Amino acid sequence: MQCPFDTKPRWERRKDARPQELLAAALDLFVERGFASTRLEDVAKCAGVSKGTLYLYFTNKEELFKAVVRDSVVPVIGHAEDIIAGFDGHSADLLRSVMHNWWQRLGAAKASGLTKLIMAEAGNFPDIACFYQEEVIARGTRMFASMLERAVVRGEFRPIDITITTQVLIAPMLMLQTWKHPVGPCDLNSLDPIAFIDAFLDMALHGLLPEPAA
Amino acid sequence: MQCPFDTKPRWERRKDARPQELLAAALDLFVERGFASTRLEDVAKCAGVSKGTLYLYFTNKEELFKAVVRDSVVPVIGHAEDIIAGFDGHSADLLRSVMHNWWQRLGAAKASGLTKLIMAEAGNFPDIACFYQEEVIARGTRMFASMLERAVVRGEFRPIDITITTQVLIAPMLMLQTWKHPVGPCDLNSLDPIAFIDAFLDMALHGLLPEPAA
Amino acid sequence: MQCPFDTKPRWERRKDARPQELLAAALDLFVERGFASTRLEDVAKCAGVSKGTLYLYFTNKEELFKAVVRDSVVPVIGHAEDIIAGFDGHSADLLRSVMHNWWQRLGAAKASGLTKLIMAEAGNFPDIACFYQEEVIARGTRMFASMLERAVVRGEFRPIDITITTQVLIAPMLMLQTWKHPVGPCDLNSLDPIAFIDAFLDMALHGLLPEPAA
Amino acid sequence: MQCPFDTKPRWERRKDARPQELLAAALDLFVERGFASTRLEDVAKCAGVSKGTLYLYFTNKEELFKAVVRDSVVPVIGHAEDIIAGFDGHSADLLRSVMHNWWQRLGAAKASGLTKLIMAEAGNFPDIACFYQEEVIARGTRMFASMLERAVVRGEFRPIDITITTQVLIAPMLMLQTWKHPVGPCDLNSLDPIAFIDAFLDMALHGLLPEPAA
DNA sequence: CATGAATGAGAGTTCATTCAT
DNA sequence: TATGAATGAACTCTCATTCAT
Repeated sequence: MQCPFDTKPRWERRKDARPQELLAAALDLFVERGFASTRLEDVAKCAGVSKGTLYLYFTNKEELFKAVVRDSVVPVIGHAEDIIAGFDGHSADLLRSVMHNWWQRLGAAKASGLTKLIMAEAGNFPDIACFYQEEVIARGTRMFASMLERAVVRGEFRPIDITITTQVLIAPMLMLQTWKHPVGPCDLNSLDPIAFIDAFLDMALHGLLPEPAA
Repeated sequence: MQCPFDTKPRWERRKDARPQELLAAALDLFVERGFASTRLEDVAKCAGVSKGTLYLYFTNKEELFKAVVRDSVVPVIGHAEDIIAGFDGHSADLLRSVMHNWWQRLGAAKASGLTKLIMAEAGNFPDIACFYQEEVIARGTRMFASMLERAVVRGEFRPIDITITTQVLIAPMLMLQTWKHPVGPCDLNSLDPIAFIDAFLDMALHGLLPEPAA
Repeated sequence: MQCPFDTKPRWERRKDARPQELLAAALDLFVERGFASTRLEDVAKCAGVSKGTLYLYFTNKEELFKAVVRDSVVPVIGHAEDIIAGFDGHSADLLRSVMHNWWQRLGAAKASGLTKLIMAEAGNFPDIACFYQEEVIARGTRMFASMLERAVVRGEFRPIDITITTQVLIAPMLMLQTWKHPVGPCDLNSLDPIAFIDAFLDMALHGLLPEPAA
Repeated sequence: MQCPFDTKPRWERRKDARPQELLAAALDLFVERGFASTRLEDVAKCAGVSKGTLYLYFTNKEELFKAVVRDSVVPVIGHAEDIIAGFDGHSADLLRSVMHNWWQRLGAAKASGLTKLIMAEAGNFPDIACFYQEEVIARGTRMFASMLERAVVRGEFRPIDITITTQVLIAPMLMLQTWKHPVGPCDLNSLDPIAFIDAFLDMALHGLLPEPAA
């Protein structure tokens, strides 16, 4: 989290950069404080413009949020889809690859905080919830499911239930995203994300039980 | 969320019932709307009393929230600890038992929504975050870890890293809790929690890869 | 200030003592916190009864206040009037006597704080103001003026303007009453009331200028 | 108290005039109603703006009050200090001069009501009390004491006790200030301030007793 | 395009007063 | 008489949104 609150002098005040600066500032603050608790005045200040200016680019708070999502989350899903389409090896490696990639491109980035935000505040902002459901959740789920189908078809995974296993695999990654953002000031949760992913993949692939004799 | 309380006549006093009614109403609304967005007037109305009455029983919003947690979440952890202490069989069965129990007693109940709430709003309400961290998270984590230690000591699980595996096991359960609460009105996510838990346990215990030997 | 807030057990809960206990508690709190800021619940608690009971004896806050004044201030004026009526010596001695007596009986007592209270809050509570004006101020002023008239008539004071000198003499005594009650927590004003009265009488009787030759 | 400001059209902006208008309105209402009983909404309305606008200029009620004091009382003390520093004649004349000046610049103005306010409400608002004690009372007292020291040193006053005489001289002036503000609606106290000051000075300088010699 | 002063509904909290018991 | 649970209006302070400049 960088900004609160130095009005950036920005030597070259390029008009066309405005929306991007506003989106970046909004992402920062939405992730840090949540949707309802983020004040547009702070977003503006953080982007070095006035409150009124923000309304020239985004009709209201909800539209600003949607723009942030479109800008920072949606592209990542497309990228993952590309990886899957072009992959050729064992599905276990594909799974590892997609998971680590996800983390690098999304989980580790600020945008990961949006997951937490949506889970918590969707109820109060139906518009936003619908938008996110369609643009992110549904699409991300399809992408994951297609990977599992491939694995089962090729006999590389046991013949598991695709739908539910998709959810089982996604769940910890989402938790990882939310854990990355401190839960309050007395956060004891010093978690190593990479270790978490590896431990999870290890467990998911091999199970907790000892090798059955053999 | 429908307020399950009929508006009671003004002078029908039930001092001893009040706190419970208020706690129930507060739980409903906190889970539905989050901490910041829940208006105390609504809580009061929902419990069939006036705004002022609420302050006869709880000094302020934060104390009301803490009381809700103490009333609905904390006892569940104690119960789980008891199960573990008294269990005698194979750790895989203990894990299954604790997970299903958790779901029945906490996950399936409204109180599960508090997890979501905390994740989202902890940053904005440090006092609450600390309270929850100490009373719920730390204690719940210890409980889970003790179960894994037992499993490894008895040679019933592979010698995994306790700390991180605890988190890996907890993560999907927390996600399950948050998923239970619809992400907005257009929630497509019709998830069967029991099936989810079973699928997760199956994966966690046996892994995704096919039996190696055979 | 004694009470805030031990519910007095009062072995013998005499009903007939109730009003007196309430008046005493009310005086304490009115003086300490002012009229508007004194909560009737505190008055009741301080007298060891419930909030509702207070309303059995006094119809509302204003009536309670009037009762306090009638109980603690009004009698003192009558006493001063008696002193004047029965005095026989030099008027300078009478003035000294009345002033010291006033201080002993009223200024030094808690009731002195009511002066401060009235000055400050009269504007917001016209009923109270009128009551106090009639019962206390007007009567007290007449009493003082009669003393000055006697002094001038007997040639013991210079032929000063009675009305205005009355005010000039009363003013410092009233200030002394208000100063007795600390002006906030950082009150540096460690004032010796007796010394103040003596200094004032000395100045009033002899003046600040040196003895004119002689 | 009539609000001297006509309601201005919403979009007639006068940023630079606002603070002064708000301070004037606040002074009026604080003096009329006291600190606790003054509603900020009324202050705003009286200055022709909305409630929210007030918060653009003053962070909260206490800061508004401090600003009022800084604006209306503090400068007057500085002026009195200048008079003393530059005065050359007899101390009796200096005393007369300072007193009359005080009355003209402070006593006669609305700001004189702040004295009353502080005396009454300091106990309930410690922050304000400390501020006033430091910025006004302590400084004003020092100013008066320096004047008396000068008088005694030059042999123009009897060798009186500086500290206590300072208080004796200040007391009636403070009372005069509070009397200026009617004690409720049925105020019988039609007092001529100039006559009061002159009578007080006459008494203070010459005493009440007749010339001894002659 | 850009500004930022202004708005006003709405939140948490307090307390004099009521009234069934 | 005595209680104390309940009320609801009132207060301070916040912030998304508007709009004259």
